[in-house]
Amino acid sequence: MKKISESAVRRLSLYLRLLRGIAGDQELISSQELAEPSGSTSAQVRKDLSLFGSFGQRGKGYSVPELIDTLERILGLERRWRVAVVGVGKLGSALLGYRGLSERGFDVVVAFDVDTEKVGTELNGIDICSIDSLSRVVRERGVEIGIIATPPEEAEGIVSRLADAGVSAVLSFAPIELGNRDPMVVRTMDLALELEGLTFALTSARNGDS
Amino acid sequence: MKKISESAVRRLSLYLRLLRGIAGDQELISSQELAEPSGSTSAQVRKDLSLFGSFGQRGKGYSVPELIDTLERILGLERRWRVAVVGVGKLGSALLGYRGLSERGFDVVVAFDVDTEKVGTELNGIDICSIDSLSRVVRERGVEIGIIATPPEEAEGIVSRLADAGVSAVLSFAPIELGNRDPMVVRTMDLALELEGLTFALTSARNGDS
DNA sequence: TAGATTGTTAATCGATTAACAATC
DNA sequence: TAGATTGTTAATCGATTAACAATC
Repeated sequence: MKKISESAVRRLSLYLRLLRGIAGDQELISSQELAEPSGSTSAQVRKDLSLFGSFGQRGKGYSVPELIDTLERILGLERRWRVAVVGVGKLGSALLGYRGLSERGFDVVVAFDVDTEKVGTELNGIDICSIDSLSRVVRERGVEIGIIATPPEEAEGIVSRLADAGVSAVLSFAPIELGNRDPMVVRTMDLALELEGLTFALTSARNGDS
Repeated sequence: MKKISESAVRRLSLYLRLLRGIAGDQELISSQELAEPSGSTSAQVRKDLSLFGSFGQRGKGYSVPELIDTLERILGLERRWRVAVVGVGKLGSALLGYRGLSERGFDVVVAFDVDTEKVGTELNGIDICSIDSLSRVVRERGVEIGIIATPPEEAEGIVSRLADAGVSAVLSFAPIELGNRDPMVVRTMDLALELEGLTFALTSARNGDS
């Protein structure tokens, strides 16, 4: 199968988010309508979808419910995914209570922390286990994706331990250097880095660049 | 000035993050050394930097402290930025206590919420003000960047009000449809969308695609 | 049939990579 | 001088856009 670019996958997710928002209100949608709110173009939308097949009806557009199903299938969202949150500080706690995860198919099935005060308790119905038991518990509960919300200095080690335990995908809020972690998929969300994208734009705008 | 791609800016931020990590340990660094941990190539590093000037010494490499200064200047990080957090729920609270912001040049100078219980109190030394006073307070305190941590349904309205109050950059944790908000710069961090990038990779890997 | 909109091919554009002269 | 590494140009690669026949 041809390689799909990361930006294409991102757009597919965006289309899906959009479609879910209008499901029920509208039966059909054109590539043009789908493109606009996601900041794309109709050609781009059709191209992105055509990487996976032909899902529209010429002259009419795409069936909203069918396209939702199709995109869910493409993105691997026909089923729910089992997630562990590592690090139950402020951010980790926020994640345990974040409805946006379960709404979109991700179940946080367990959390880990080093703090003995927290270990053994639960938060929002989710058990907090000791990091020492990570490997065993991850296997027992069939965790597939890890979310890292620890201090940066611990992140590297946690990723390795998750890998050893058979977890093959990680989303880290700690800025990790990605390196070659094949076959593990690692993605980093770095708030400050995103803000720097903004300050760059603001600064160059102010300097009169276009 | 030629247009700089978003991915190039992202890499520059990555280089900077890396350089700060090794500052003090090392005086000079080659494009090769800089490339590897950021998952880039030496040619890419040199190209990225050359978009802004010549900062290296042939045969030697780049001076670490000088390159840090240069990248900070390019990204607009010579000065600190004044940030407001809108929405002091779990995520917002976590942000108010997040050291990674001030460490990287962003000062949260005020927060906003609708909850009258919270309004008037402070968290981590940051005043929580009523959303109704947003426009005035944003001006008074010279807020330049807004971070949105409200429920999704409120996000659109908040962005408009921030724009009216003169804020020209927004980072949103609520999935906002970006549309044309010129001249405002808006960026969205969508946790579930990032996870979908992972599930896509896991799913297509499992299907035997390369 | 006339109008609309897809799916796909070809053209364009931009970003990445390779290569190498310049030079420390 | 020999070795290393930059800065930059040219070549390649891939992604986006344009265009249009197919068809609902």
